[in-house]
Amino acid sequence: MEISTTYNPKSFEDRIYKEWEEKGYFKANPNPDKVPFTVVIPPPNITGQLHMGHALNDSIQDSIVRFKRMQGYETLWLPGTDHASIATEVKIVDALREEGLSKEEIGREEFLVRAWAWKEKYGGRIVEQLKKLGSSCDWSRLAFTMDENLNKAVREVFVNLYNKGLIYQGKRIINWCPVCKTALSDAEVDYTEEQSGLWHIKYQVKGEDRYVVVATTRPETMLGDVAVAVNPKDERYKDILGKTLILPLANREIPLVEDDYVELDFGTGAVKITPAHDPNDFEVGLRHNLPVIKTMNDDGTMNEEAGKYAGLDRFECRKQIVKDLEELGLLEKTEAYAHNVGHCYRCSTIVEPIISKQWFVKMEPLAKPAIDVVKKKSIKFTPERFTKIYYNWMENIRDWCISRQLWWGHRIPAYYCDDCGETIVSKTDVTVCPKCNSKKIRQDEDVLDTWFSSALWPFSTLGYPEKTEDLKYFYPTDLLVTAYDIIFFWVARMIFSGLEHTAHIPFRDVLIHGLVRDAQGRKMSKSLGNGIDPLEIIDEYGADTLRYALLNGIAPGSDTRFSKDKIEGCRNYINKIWNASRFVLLNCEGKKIKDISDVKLSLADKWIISKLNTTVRKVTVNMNKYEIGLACGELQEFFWNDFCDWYIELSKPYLYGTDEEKKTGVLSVLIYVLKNTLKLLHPYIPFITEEIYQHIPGVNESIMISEYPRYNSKLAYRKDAEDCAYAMSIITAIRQIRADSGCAPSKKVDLFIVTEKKNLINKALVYIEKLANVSEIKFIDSKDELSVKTVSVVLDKTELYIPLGELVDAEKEIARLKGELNKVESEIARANGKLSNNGFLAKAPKNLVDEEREKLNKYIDMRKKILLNIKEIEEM
RNA sequence: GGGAGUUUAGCUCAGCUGGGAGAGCAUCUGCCUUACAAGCAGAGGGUCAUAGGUUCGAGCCCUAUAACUCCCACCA
Repeated sequence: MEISTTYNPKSFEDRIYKEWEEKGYFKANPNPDKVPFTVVIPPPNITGQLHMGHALNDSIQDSIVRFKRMQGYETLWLPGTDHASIATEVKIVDALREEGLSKEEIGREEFLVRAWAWKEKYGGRIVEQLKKLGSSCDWSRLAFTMDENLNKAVREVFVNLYNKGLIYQGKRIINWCPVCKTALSDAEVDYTEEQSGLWHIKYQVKGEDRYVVVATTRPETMLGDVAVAVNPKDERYKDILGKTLILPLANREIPLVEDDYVELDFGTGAVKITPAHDPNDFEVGLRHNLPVIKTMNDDGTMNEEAGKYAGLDRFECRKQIVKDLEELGLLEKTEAYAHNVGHCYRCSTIVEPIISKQWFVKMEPLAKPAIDVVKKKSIKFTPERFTKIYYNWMENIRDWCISRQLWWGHRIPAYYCDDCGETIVSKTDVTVCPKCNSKKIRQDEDVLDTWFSSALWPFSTLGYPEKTEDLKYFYPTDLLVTAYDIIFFWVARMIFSGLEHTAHIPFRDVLIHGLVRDAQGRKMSKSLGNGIDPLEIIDEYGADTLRYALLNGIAPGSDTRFSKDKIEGCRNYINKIWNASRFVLLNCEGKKIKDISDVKLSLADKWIISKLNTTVRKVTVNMNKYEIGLACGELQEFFWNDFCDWYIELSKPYLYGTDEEKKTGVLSVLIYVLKNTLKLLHPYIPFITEEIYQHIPGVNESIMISEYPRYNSKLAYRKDAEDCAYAMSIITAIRQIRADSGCAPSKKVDLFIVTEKKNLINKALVYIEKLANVSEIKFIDSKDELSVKTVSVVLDKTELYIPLGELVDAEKEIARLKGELNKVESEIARANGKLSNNGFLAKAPKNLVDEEREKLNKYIDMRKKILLNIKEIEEM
């Protein structure tokens, strides 16, 4: 037996992964004889490195995928990466800056060459890291959002939506990142509360010595003001309605308008209207037919409309304007004010609401069916509460800004004719204007939001828009696993995209998991420096330990804490698995092993087989509910408590005995239980289970394609399992009494038993002797037969007496027995309380009432015996 | 402003359709018992956030309250 004496994951993890891959176990193909089970991976960014979030997400997926594969599904876990338009572009721009270059300097073509080179260099990194983790993806299908066929899907979808009028171009207020220099969607803006000023500025009424005071948090936008608005119901401004105000600094005349949008009781009740730089003001401007004056450049500096402030950065401009107003006596006051400020989700720069011509997806018609499929439960979220979050978002959705002023990504397939001004949106490249035949055609400079292509992922990766065999067989997919933070970015958009473009839901189940937090519950982040690198954990403890630490105890939708303590606990457990397996394998070396159906099973054999059988059922049920944490818990309890702490110990008397038949029997059961338990464990800790499985005599297949255990009602052995548990309770009682009495564990003791369960105990004599370190067991009819001092314990239908000689301390023993008596008394009181409650007798189910009566009798009987034992000692 | 979640042992969390409060870690006491000291055996420790209600019976269901966390909206 060449199984190593210590658990050393490094010695086998890489080797085993390579074997799986070489043998093609990860590959899936349309197979009419099997039911498909499909999962598409949430594609990690090509710029990314595996972090704990990925590790959790992929461990969950892999455990489910392996479970399903073993259950006989044609299981496809489809991997891939995302081009991550903005994130990647930021990195490449950074790299260029290091060389002293800008993207404008090298131009679009050269930039894209560099971007692809970047993708080639780093895009594979995360794939290798996923492999390290043990992910059983079908790598032959590795996809990338900018692969040729995925590009085709993007173009197909864009054109179809455009032709249906669901994509349009419009001048609207969008979120602008002055650093990334691109528009962002609403979802790409993070709001944080910040302290800022609320500046009260005096706008003079033309020709009068009166002022209207407006309050603003962004004084730098005032140069774009085109009006001041007040609420129509506001009495304060009635007498100046229709008059003109003088915009300070610009000395421009602007009207005073009435609009319901203005709140009466906020600030001064007068709002400056800046349609080019505020979404609400933009709406007001439309209603009152006001001009739009844009005062800012794309980089956040002021433009020529800002007059003398032109060229200043927006925040520099703010300071300057405040200073100038102050000097002019036009700043009434400055209040401290906390409000939410939007930041770019990639670079954290404060975003600027700005008017801009962009492409939008019209959301309302798409959202409706996407809501319906969830209402109809065609798509189910786990946990269910996320449906509400989904509805809330979908029902209040605004049009989706999809154009980005970036170069890395899918270029918008819109073309403009410089001669006749025609806009052509086409699935194929356009070189000639279909309207005027001009060749002065240029393609839209912008690219699409990364999430536009991610939204197509479940079907673009399977061949859409072609009607491929893969698409027919594997689509709709079955499960999507993702963290709750990208429900809006991704999950919601895949749902309406799937429905719109394939007329099918993209997946049936959405399993939402939480975030991995540090030991104190903080989010892991670069800025806090509290992140734990999964690759370091793999290096130190192995991938199985990392996976198990992430999976054990998780609950759908809930965040999980990760710490070194937890890791070590898991490592200990896996080490336990290693050693228990080693014990079994070493003992069966060169020995005969039979099928358990050909073995005469002992009491303990039936007990553990029954326990295993129940565990199979519980684990399967939990996995079907995606309760991975509970499944792991059930299994751990079974393996460690039942199998290691009890069964292996119970097996030793036979294993070390001379009866060959019994030895064969117990070895056969050990192997049977180990083999099946390894299969149950394999989805979570694939490497160690494979390594051990390969050492089991008679095994010549990989565990990952072996058949998953099934619950078998014939293996319930209810009566025997109960009997064994009874014998175990005797062992526990003896151990307790020994420990309490200070009896050295190595000291063998005699045991006298008064019992109504003699037959049962007779079957368990060897167990009791071995596990409780008893030298001789003597049945007696009554404790009156005893002539030596003993310690005693009363169980249901059995009394145990152990002669401990000088170790028996009368006083201590009485105290202990009284403790026991107390427990029994309180049980009696509880049962009596229930049984004397007429409501309980009348309304509780009959079996419960009967049970309660039985218990009462049992405890009364025990009380009697304990009292006798106490009396006896007191009389001695 | 709207919504969701959490509150159970010192810590992290289980507790299924209501029917005698659980695990892991930590702590304490014994053990190097020929798979494992990364281990074994035993023990202590909880007014299940608070207040009401429903029920024969509530950690679980209902109502209200409090604290913490998160999401959405974004009144300048």
